[in-house]
Amino acid sequence: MSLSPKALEAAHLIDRLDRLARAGEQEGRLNPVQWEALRYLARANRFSRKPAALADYLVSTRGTVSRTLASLEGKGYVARKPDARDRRSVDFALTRKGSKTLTRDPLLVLARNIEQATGGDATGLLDELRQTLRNAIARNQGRAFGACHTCRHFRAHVRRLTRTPHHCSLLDEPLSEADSRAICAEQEPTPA
Amino acid sequence: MSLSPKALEAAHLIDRLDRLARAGEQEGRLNPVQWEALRYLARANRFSRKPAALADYLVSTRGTVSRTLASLEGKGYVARKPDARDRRSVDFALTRKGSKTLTRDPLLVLARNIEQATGGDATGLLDELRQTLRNAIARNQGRAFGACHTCRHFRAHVRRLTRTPHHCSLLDEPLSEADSRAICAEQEPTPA
DNA sequence: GGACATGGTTGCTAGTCGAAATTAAGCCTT
DNA sequence: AAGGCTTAATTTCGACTAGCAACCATGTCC
Repeated sequence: MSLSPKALEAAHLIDRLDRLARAGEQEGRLNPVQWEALRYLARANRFSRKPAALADYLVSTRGTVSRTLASLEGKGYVARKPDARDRRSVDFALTRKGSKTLTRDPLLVLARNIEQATGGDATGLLDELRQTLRNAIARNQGRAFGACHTCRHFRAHVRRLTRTPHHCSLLDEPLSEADSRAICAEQEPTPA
Repeated sequence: MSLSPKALEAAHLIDRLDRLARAGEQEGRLNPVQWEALRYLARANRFSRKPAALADYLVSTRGTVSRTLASLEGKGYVARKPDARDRRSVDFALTRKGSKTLTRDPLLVLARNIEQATGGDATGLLDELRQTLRNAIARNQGRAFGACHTCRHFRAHVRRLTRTPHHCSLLDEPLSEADSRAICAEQEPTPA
């Protein structure tokens, strides 16, 4: 294998950093998956805050996610709400406590470290990581779970001067600015 | 908090990448900790291949590590050997099968992705990650587990023309070139 | 209306973790 | 050399988590 030692060491460092970040997670008795669930709920749009979508996102099973959410619900980090349109379905959302807890997200600590390390300009690092992720996703043919506005179904500015100027042509739903920056379970990258 | 969005996104990407890498770990029935144990044993010097050191490295407990190693031993990836000097202690080492398995390390896949993303020159990425790790370790006051030759106890080239030219002033042990590049549980960075 | 698909929960089993108790060995002081 | 303290590793125990598969309720399609 013609793998440069540098790339290998970079991979090693990424793993190590992530593990360090996760090590601090004993904090509020949250395990890594539970943190990820919180993060997901914080960033997902209102059509994607469902167990099934989260299961896809986590590459896990529905059963497991069901219990994860139940656990988080029990600790008061998330709350469930029935879906008005489909009575099989439920919506989850962060509670105030959940949002507050997220500010102690170990990933934030990592981010602060990066901030320091790069002297505030993480542009180069960011570009490379992004490209790396792109490769990784392509190889795994995993779902992207990208931002709404990068999706092929995103229609920008179809309703001017409203609070929901954008539109999703897949779900046929009006979208706010905030919506357009959220993670969407349905997101498919616009073909290059 | 004055945290740049870029640093935050970089942290997010690091986590995402690591999770992707770990996702492939179902492979040979090895869980993440077990992979890390294998990696550790591959890179640790011969004084550090002990359960206690591994426990520190993993920021875990000895009990857990004991079971992890027992499991790996059961599957034939590692073998134990009593320590001649201290009969309480045991040394672990990769078996041939363990070494072979490591070539399928999911981190290698990540490394290949980085290789692609950076066009082979991961120098900048590497520097930033390294600096980040340094910060993180400083904050966590965790042990460094750095390479032997970066240690304050490392004495280079004290025995010329031998197979063990270097020396560890802490353990008072001769060191080969290979030793000097291995991970050491006792490593303390040379003060800047 | 009946077959089938979909969203979610629950019973079961297996595996993991951390804390504490346990065993064995080394070290040190007298 | 005897007792007390420390250290290395393992084991036991209890709590949790994961995945699978069976299950229920609801929605959809012919």
